[in-house]
Amino acid sequence: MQDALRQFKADFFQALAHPTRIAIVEQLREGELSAGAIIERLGIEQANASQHLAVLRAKNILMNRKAGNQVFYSVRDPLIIEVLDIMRRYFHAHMSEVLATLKAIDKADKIRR
Amino acid sequence: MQDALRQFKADFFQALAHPTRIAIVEQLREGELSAGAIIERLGIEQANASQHLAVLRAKNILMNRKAGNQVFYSVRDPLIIEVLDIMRRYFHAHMSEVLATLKAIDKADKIRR
DNA sequence: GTGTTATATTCGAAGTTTCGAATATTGATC
DNA sequence: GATCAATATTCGAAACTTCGAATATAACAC
Repeated sequence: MQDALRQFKADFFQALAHPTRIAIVEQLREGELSAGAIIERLGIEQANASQHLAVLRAKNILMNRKAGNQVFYSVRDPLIIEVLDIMRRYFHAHMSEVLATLKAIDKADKIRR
Repeated sequence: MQDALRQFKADFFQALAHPTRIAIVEQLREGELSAGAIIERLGIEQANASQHLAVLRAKNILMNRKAGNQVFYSVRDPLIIEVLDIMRRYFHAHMSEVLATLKAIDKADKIRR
């Protein structure tokens, strides 16, 4: 039982363990959006967006609602937003590491070029 | 910048995206423990524990302190515990899914046997 | 029906994570 | 220094994740 609970928690974290999926959830902070609107705002490939949406759906982080041609997504439970808010405080507290990540990315970019 | 921040968040979630690592952080809820104590409580392989601890260290979720022969680990920021507490509420709210996970695991077990 | 738009799924290649077995390091004790 | 105990690292195989390209499905409009 303990194990199942931990697996469930791990799955939840896994679902959020990708920058694109974080971005999707953040876009849905203020309410529902169609898949198309999310794709447009994030400027990502349609197939890729759809795959990430599928992950978030599978883990019940998002709900969806079909309206004719379109599918509207929304965050299923406000507690998820609450988790992200706490994370925001966490990031403020550890901004120096965020900056280190930023620098590392920048450096990697320079090497790549 | 937005991207780096999202990467940082994703890394954080990734770090917690494993049942063993969740278990480790939960063990450290009440305070620090030596690596050996964690291994003993969780009943896992020494090398495996050490690898998971390395992941949690790398993402700055845990701190460590050397005392002679031993290394004591602790959760670096109480906000992390706070995140887990919110998660706990989340899991209570979605207990039915936890149970579904439980049943799925049980089924997989039966097939494996 | 045909065509069009919105979204989902499948495929395969490249990259990442996980594990245990083996080995290395570090500090304490004799 | 030799030995022992605690912890970390390295290695390679297996499993999982990610991507874009291609294809499928579904709903609407004509």
